[in-house]
Amino acid sequence: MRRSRAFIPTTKEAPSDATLASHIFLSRAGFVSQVASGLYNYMPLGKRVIKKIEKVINEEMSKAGAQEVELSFVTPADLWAESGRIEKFGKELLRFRDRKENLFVLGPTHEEMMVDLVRNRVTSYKQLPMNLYQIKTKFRDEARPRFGLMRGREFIMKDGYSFHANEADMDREFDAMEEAYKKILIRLGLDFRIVEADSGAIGGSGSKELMVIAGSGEDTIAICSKCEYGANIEAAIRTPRTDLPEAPEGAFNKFQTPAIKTIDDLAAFFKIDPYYTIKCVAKRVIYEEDSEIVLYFLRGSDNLQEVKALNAAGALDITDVSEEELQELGLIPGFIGPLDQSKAKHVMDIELKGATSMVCGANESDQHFVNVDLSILDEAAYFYDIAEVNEGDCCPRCDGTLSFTKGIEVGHIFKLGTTYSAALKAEFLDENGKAQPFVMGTYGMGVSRLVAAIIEQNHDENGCIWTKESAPYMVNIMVSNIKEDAQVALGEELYANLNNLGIETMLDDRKERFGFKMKDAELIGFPYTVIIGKELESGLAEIYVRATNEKISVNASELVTKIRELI
RNA sequence: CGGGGUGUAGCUCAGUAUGGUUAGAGUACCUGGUUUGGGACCAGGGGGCCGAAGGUUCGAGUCCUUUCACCCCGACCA
Repeated sequence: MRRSRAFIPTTKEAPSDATLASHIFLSRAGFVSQVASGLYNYMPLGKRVIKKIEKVINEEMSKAGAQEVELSFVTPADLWAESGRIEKFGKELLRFRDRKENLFVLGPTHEEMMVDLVRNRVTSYKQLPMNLYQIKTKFRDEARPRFGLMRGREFIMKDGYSFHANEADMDREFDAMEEAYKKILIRLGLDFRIVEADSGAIGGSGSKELMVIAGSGEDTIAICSKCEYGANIEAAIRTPRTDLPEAPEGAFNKFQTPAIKTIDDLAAFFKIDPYYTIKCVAKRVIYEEDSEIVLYFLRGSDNLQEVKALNAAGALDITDVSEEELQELGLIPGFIGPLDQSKAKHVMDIELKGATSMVCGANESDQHFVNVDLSILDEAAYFYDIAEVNEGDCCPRCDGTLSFTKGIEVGHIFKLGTTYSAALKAEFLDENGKAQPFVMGTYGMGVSRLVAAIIEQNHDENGCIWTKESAPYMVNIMVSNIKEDAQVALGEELYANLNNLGIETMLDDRKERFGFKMKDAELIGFPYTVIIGKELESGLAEIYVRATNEKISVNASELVTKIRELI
């Protein structure tokens, strides 16, 4: 492509509402433009990057034996009613009626559609396993789209679905998809981590997220210093600590603790480590029909992990509770303890099971119990892992320690099981001629989010730095001064040669000055820019390497060889 | 959905407290000239329903009412 003919509207200034590097540079360099909240146009460069990423995905999916399909974007609402997700998805589903008043939704994900496609077409265990995927625009009417391509309402996602005769085969495919996803991210040149994840609303028996490591990521992940263990903070677990602080001594007793309401005050009052105190976090948990207040108890040194708390209660949603609501139940904020279970449902953190030497609220104003032995609750209470891991906690897999980092979730793979196949009655006949629902896996990867993630991880103050398999063009040929015939001639020759070799090349033949064109090349982020300029008089040109900011001086006659060597 | 903010030229913004010529700057764009290794310079030029609707006023970008859009924090979220 000739730059003089290309539609690449670069700007010096960023849109005022852009905050993330990827958003700023993708806008400034003319890859995307915003249309409305969470909606973007892809201009030629943006479209090329999308296609590059899709190419990598398609190749790896093909190697892994998956087949590409394309399902309709507009999906009948009936299907969503059948699976029950029309309510669960709520306002995120964009609904509308056609001229015949039939209700449709724009596809936010395609489990229902894919199951519908396969049911009654794949009918025998002999046809299994089968892995079908598509790369397609999705629409979710997000409450708050943000960060450019990172969280749009309309976005491009690769979504794959596998069908199996049994769990073991689904597990095998799940591992194969994890491998394939790994290869995709490696080819795209990304630094990432595969982490354990909460399965969330989609459900199923297990899931993993692919996190691109970036400070601007919206997710916190805990990773081990020694082994491969990594988990989203929502799902991270730990080995209970062994370096216990000194336990308080004495017998069970009730103490006056006037106005001592916080864990810090309590620990200071008794001169003990917060590890030996019991914290109560009250939440209102919301079920499909009703809601209730649940008291979550954990060690004073821990914090409640809300996703874990939600799962422990089997609830749909969890919200805060006011002091007034607690008082109505006869609970006294600041002095709530686990020994009186009559006023609300209790959930105890698993690490409180059998705990001794504890200090906890006495459920009376200004009173705490000391030296409580919680093993008396072993039978009566409900224990669950509800604590959020802390930095420095012990890895659950080895003796390393956990630390936190931020990640961008670019992929999420699920062991779905029979949730959707059972709901939609998608069955096959097994060896015994018995009807069974498909055992399914589902594998998502955010294509447009990957565009942003690549730039979040690969940019400097001057602009984008595309990795080799994501770059819109591999080489940019910059003719410094188009009034110099020799420069132009070499540029044209090189341009023709590289094109013939199938190397995607841009020829910057604009009547602009050197600095202007360099800034532009840096902003766009071509991996290599050939600078044809003054030194041509001595037969030399330069290759500017965007990733390292190096300029390599090369004999004009050896440019093609050198470029082939580099890419 | 709660809290906050912003809408003026393609883009980034001034002007609005205290209403008053023809609404400004920078940048981008067009013409001509000079320049040509780090977003050049000079001269000339085009470009605006001041988010929308209603109102107050002799007069509204500026005041009032309504409304829409976008952004940020939170809630929510593959």
